[in-house]
Amino acid sequence: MPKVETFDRIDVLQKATEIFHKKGYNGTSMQDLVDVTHLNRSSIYNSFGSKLGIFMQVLSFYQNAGNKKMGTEIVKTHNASDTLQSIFEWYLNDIIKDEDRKGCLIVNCKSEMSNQEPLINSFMVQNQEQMIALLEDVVHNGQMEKVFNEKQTAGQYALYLYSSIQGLRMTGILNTNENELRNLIKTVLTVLY
Amino acid sequence: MPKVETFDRIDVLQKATEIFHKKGYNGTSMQDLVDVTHLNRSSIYNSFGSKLGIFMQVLSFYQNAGNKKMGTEIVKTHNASDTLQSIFEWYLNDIIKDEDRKGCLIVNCKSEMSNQEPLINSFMVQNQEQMIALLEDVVHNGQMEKVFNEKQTAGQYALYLYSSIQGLRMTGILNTNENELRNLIKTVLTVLY
DNA sequence: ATCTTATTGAAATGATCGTTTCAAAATTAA
DNA sequence: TTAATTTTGAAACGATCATTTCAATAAGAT
Repeated sequence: MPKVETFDRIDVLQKATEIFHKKGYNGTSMQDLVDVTHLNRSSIYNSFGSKLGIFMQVLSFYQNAGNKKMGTEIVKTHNASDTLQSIFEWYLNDIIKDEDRKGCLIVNCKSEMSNQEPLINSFMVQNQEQMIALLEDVVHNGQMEKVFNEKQTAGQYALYLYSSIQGLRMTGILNTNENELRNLIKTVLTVLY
Repeated sequence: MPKVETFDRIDVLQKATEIFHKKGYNGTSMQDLVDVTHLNRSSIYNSFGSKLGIFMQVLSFYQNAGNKKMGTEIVKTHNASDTLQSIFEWYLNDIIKDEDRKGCLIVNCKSEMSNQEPLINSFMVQNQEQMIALLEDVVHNGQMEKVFNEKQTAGQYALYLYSSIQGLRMTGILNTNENELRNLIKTVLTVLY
């Protein structure tokens, strides 16, 4: 059997995620990745195949990390209303704590590459479906609990919330006022009650 | 007196806008610009200074073209409710008619560069202020007409609408269903009534 | 201990990046 | 028609791009 990978894959993906998030896909060079990961060029190619290859793994890493962290917040809630609140609260916190105001890696990537790169497009379609399915589930529960209205179907509200989240992430790039953002969220959620 | 510019500046900016819109700032090369504008490399530098220079002019061109076209729709309306409807209808149409699903050049640029390039950041701040001022004015009128509620101030609703528009533009990149988008808009506007 | 196989390190690949150079061409005021 | 001035065209700039090459290194299996 051969020599085995010596580097910490999680750590490398973490560093790669940071630089891609900060500079975007086209703005990040292979040299940037070599610098921040402290991996050799050939090790990156050997382990990830290509720049697009490592970026796809970065996207999944970012998505999974977000899901996991948001999930731990969600499980603390006990009704649909609180769940939705905590989802938006998580996004708000993610915006506030990022002093670089980079926005969401996935939203940024969608606008940069979705219309150009089939692999990215597929990822984005899957991401949207997953997000909307989650939101639809929450809304549906809230409607069963009679705390959300039924003027629109859960699916329709899910698309509205998904779109609102993307808007929130874009707005958070320039607007740093926590109170304004919190009020924005409140306004968004008003529709459901 | 010297020789004067021979090329059509509007036409050049139009072509440059198309390629920047399709490929993004970092994805567009000077060679791309030479190819699509049919201008010589040195003519571009002589007239626009740099890649960032021509891009800044492209951003303004895109912004002005949008304002103008949306303006002609707005003047046809006679109350705040119709005005807001026609604004969103304009964005919907802009999404539907773009078979490349590129999204909004300004939103895309904001996510790609706002955190990296001061000139871009300034443009985006100005763009946001302009957009919000316009929306605030419309909402304020609607509130005076008693057709919009006053649960939130016009300024608060303006930020909500601005955020919703960005969300709509991001959603429109992947979602091509006109009915779903129209329903999304309807849901967004529900808040005001 | 040796064989096998994969990961490394360092250098080099050709292509493309944004920008500059400079002489030739072109235009208008005098 | 000439002088003044700027735009053009074509080539070249050094730097950087993503990717490849290949010998040296390292480690589990026999």
